[in-house]
Amino acid sequence: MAVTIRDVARASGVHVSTVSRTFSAPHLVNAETRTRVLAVAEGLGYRPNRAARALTTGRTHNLGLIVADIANPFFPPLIKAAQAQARERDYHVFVADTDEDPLLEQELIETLCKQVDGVLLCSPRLSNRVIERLRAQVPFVVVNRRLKGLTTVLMDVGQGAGVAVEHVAGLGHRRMALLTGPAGSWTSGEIRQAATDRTAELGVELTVIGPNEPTEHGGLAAAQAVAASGVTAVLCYNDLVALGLIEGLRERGVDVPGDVSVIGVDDSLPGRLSRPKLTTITMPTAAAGRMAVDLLLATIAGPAAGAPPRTTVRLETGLLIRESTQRVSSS
Amino acid sequence: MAVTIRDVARASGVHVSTVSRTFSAPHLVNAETRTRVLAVAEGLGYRPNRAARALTTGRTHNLGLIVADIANPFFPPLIKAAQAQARERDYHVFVADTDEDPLLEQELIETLCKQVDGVLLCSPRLSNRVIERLRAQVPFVVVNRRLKGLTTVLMDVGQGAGVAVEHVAGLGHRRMALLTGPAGSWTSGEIRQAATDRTAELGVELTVIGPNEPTEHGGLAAAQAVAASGVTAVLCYNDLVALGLIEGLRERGVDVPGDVSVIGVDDSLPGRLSRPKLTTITMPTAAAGRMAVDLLLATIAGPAAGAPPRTTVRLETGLLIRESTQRVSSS
DNA sequence: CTCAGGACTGCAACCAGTTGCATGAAACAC
DNA sequence: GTGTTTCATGCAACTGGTTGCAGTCCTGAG
Repeated sequence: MAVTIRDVARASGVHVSTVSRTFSAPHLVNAETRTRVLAVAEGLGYRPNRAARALTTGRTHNLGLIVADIANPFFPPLIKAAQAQARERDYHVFVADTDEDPLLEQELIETLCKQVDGVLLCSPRLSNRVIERLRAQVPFVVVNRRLKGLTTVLMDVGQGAGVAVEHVAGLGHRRMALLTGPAGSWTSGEIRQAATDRTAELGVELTVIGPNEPTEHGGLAAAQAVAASGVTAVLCYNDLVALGLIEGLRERGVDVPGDVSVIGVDDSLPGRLSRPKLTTITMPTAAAGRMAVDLLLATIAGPAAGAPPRTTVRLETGLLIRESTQRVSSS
Repeated sequence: MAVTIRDVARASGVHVSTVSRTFSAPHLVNAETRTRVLAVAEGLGYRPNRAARALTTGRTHNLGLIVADIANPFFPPLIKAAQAQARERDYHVFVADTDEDPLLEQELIETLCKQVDGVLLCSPRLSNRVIERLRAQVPFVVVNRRLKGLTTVLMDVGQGAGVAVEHVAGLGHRRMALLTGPAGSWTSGEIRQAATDRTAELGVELTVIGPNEPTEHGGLAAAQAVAASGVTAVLCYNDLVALGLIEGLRERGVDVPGDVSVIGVDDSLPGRLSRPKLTTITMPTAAAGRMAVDLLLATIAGPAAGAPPRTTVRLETGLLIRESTQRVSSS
């Protein structure tokens, strides 16, 4: 039913291989023949079948993009950028959501890998050991997870967290809390490390509360502990947790930023539109998405193409000061 | 390099066709042989190649999901649900973002259609004529667009909009504005129709402002016009527009809900986390995603499978009253 | 005039599966 | 004991492209 290369061949009076070459190796066919074949193909509405092509070439021109939770506002900008960049390079992308479940993540990778040339793992919850085993099956690029021997794109959230601590200390706060994220999260570990180091240097007392669910519910649930801890500033795993926390504090009569300053991470849409506008650590999600796709394609092309086989790209983060942080009240 | 059906056949001493059948038609092979083949396959780490299978069966077991803008918080829950439902049915899904560009949308459908068994079009910006032409190439299910002869899933936003108008009227408002969305949007048209009808019935004066960009910028940009119009209530195309509007009004010293009541559409994350919490029309996005996938699969299976060839499913919406609407001030 | 080389194009095998048909053996009925 | 099913499996063609090899024709050098 669909028009194939053979239909085009018949209609233009050449062999199928010539038609094939007009599309995949145009320089090998006579200019005149080429234009004729192209005209016929156009007329018939021929579109090459990528699956069939993949069978011989071993290149599907598809990528897999695996994220923990599509609904988490951190991911959509990354997905959008990755997908746009891929299309630019003539690749399509499968998007899969693991629901924060490592087993599902693994299963997904295994079923997907036959259909894709490479997989982008964003903030994986999988253990390093499993990733190590899976990388034999398909090229990987990992976002926000450190893995030696693998190409990774990291958002240097530790740097931003350090700046955030400085900001808070500069406002006179002496006791702060950190709401951590899920146990397997590299980002959470980085934030924690940086916060621990920087608070120690600056003589700020740090209370670590967590792990917390990476959503507004996590923040809401932690409000009690935060209120009880007596801190005047809180750094949260992400914007959602921060917004949930602010909500929870408000319910307890604690004002943000009047009584407690709150900082999020991601610079996501809800934080931009909330009230008070959230002071947050900006994450270069779109850049990371684009970069990850390009690195993945380079990895696929192979070391022959001059691509360094393994790279670690660190992208800068920053602190965006808005309304949820304030000089400590002199009470 | 990858282990194929022939490797399994060789290792288990049967013909490739027997191996093929153990996977795609197990009842045709002897139980004993089957278990042996399965054991060998497991041992070798064999995974069927879906692309190769697709070549003969014509079924790729892939779906395409096309949305206008992944970063718009309306879509992620829908994508998440659709993708989860598809996986449940052993389908993978390509997600593509059209950047609200009809041409890109068309191009995307055309390149994707050879690789998928069906396409889910969410809030398409494409003209009906083009969709009509493309449907010959690949089965469609359309979300939030009315198209005769095509299976569609509609969120009955008109109903919700009617209830919203009643709510506002019940609070004593006599002059309200409607901020419409993009020109091609079916949803926007539905809201407008319902708002026009219901305000007329209830003796409320309606000012229509638009089209507006479907983001917070659209709302921000419309704030001037709203402030100048003298209305005391505004129904917005979506939550983002509503939040942008609230922000813009605040900049002009207009309080929400004190001076003006604002209602959004979508019940998206930012609206839940904003301040005041947004009164909004709830959209059954997750249900729509799941339903659309099931209808698409039914369409693919063909009328032979007992599926009605064309269906229109209308899902109910509702009004979620939170903090951004208030009884009109008696000034 | 001959021969080498290059530019095009056709031929046919191949990719990893699926499937209609044929074959063979066992089970069953008569 | 023969004929008929039934079950399990093998054979080979087929899906839609790609690609190494070979053949043809043409051009230019010697």
